[in-house]
This record gives sequence, structure tokens and C-alpha cells, in this order.
Amino acid sequence: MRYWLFKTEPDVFGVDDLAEAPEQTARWDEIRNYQARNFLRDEVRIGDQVFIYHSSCKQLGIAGIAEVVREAYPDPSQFEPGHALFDVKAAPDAPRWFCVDIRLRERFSQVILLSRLKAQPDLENMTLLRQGRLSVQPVSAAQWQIIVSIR
DNA sequence: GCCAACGTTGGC
DNA sequence: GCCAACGTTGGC
Repeated sequence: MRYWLFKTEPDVFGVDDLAEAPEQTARWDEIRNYQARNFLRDEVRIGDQVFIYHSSCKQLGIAGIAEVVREAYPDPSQFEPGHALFDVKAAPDAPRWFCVDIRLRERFSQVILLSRLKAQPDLENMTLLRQGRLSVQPVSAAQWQIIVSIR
């Protein structure tokens, strides 16, 4: 079992939306970055635990925990003409983009703020703090434990 | 709204 | 394959 961090803009789809979804389960789709795609397609597995990170909003930080309940399958949006993320180079027998399904496990009573993560010396090597623009990223077991312990 | 960092595109 | 131009991410 591995740990991940998924970024999302809560104005579009955040932890609250996941909480209100049927069975608190939703498709995690519209990923259009190859590095993120490769993680989703090749490494994310059922049972893996995921931090839901809220970006581009008032309360930047980790808002909850979800669990992967369905492994990679082709992201339907790439095949829909007219969809903003329609991909003319993708075909049903040769999909380029993948998605997974996740189920909410815990919504934090308070978002663990980015500023707090930055202030934590033993998190300085977190991918979140080292590399921008990566919407699916691994979290080490040690990092996961530290973050869970300060929630 | 700004802009740094980084990814993608496309001409050569 | 290089690299300039351009687009996107995402914190501030």
C-alpha cells in the first residue's frame, strides 16, 4: 500500500464535493500531465491512501484523506468532442489519459495549511514543497505519518 | 493580477 | 534533436 497526494481546486471539485458524492466516491479525472498520468496509470493501486490537497484557493493545504477504490481506466473526457480536454490524438483502443476512483475516508476539521507543512523541518523534502505543477505525486510513509500526526 | 517555474509545441 | 515561443500551474 502506498501514499499519494492529489491536487485539486476546491472551487471546481474539493473535499466537500467528494463528501456529497454518492457513496462519497468520485472519479479523479482530467489529469493532463504525463508525469502525473504515469503515476496514475502505472503505480496507483486499490487501497492506496491519498491526501486531498486544495490549491488555488483561500485555504491552501491538505483537506482530507481518500482511498483508491478503482485502478486506472481511460479518462472518458478525452474521447468527448466538445469537451475542453478532448484529445484528438486519443482513441478508445489507444487512450492517452487515465483516471481512478477514490472514496472519502476523512475530512479534516481544519485544513492542514501549506504554511504549516512548509514550517515542518522534516517535511522539507516533500514533493509538494520541492516541485510545482505536479497534480499526482507520491508521499513517503514517514511524511504521511508526520502529517497525520499534526492534523 | 502578477509572475516564476516548468511543460508543450513546432519550426528548423 | 535543439530551442524559442507559448501555455499552464499555482503561490503570493
